[in-house]
Amino acid sequence: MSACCPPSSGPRVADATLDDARLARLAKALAHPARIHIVRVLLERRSCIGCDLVDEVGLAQSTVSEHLRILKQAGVITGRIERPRICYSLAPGALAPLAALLASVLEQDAAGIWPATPAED
Amino acid sequence: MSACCPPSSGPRVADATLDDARLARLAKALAHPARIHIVRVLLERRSCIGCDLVDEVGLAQSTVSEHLRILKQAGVITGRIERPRICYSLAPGALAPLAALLASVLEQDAAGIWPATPAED
DNA sequence: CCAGTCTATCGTCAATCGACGATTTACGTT
DNA sequence: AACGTAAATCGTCGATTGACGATAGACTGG
Repeated sequence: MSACCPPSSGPRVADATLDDARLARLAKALAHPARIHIVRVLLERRSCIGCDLVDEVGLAQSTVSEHLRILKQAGVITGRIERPRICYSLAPGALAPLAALLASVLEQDAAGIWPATPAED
Repeated sequence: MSACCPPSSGPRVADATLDDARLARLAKALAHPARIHIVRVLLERRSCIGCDLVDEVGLAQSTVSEHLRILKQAGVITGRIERPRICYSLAPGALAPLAALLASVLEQDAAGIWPATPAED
């Protein structure tokens, strides 16, 4: 049984579940084309007024507002009030944990002595 | 109107929508604690037999199988047949586009002359 | 060749998501 | 004070997701 898996000798992190949930929440915040689009717009321009984002994304105002709410709740963006508008900016850092995980994965790629991955797809 | 947004003079990429969808699909593949957990297990050990993952994740076998299917479909993992088992490994590289986006965001953080972000949460 | 093991698929059900229009809130302007 | 604009919230509806048990498929070992 499990010939290729060492007997789980590594330090079993107790509350890894919490991290899993946190990372999953971050990923979920990005798990929609409209939200990716918003992040990219905010990455190009340094910040952007909400109503411009509505034009940019091409969905109803209420829908875009909902996507902004999700991103804000995840901490990915922040909004500074400029009445009657709101100026959104990226809140970097928030994505750091997810970026770190992905970096680890890519790192293993670089180290990669991957045995050709014949796959079974 | 939109005092802080330049008039969108930048090179408007025609099929940015496709990239958005692609990135969103990758993020979605990671948008669940169980799938994050699987990725992390595969990152620690270099590869792992499916039935061990079932133990590790702690959900029903059929549920774990479904999560594995999602990750496989997104290209995040591959499975090599070792009858009657299947040995799963990370397929790095697949996550590169998402990692690149996140790296860009964090990079802007580093450059960061962020104006104190007073927020309106 | 039959039994056992591991994995994938199917069917079902509750819960969540995503989109929209309509409405409300909160301002600046005239 | 009345109006206009930008954003958030509400209610609804269809689609998707996530979980599970049951079942089917594929091969190994006795």
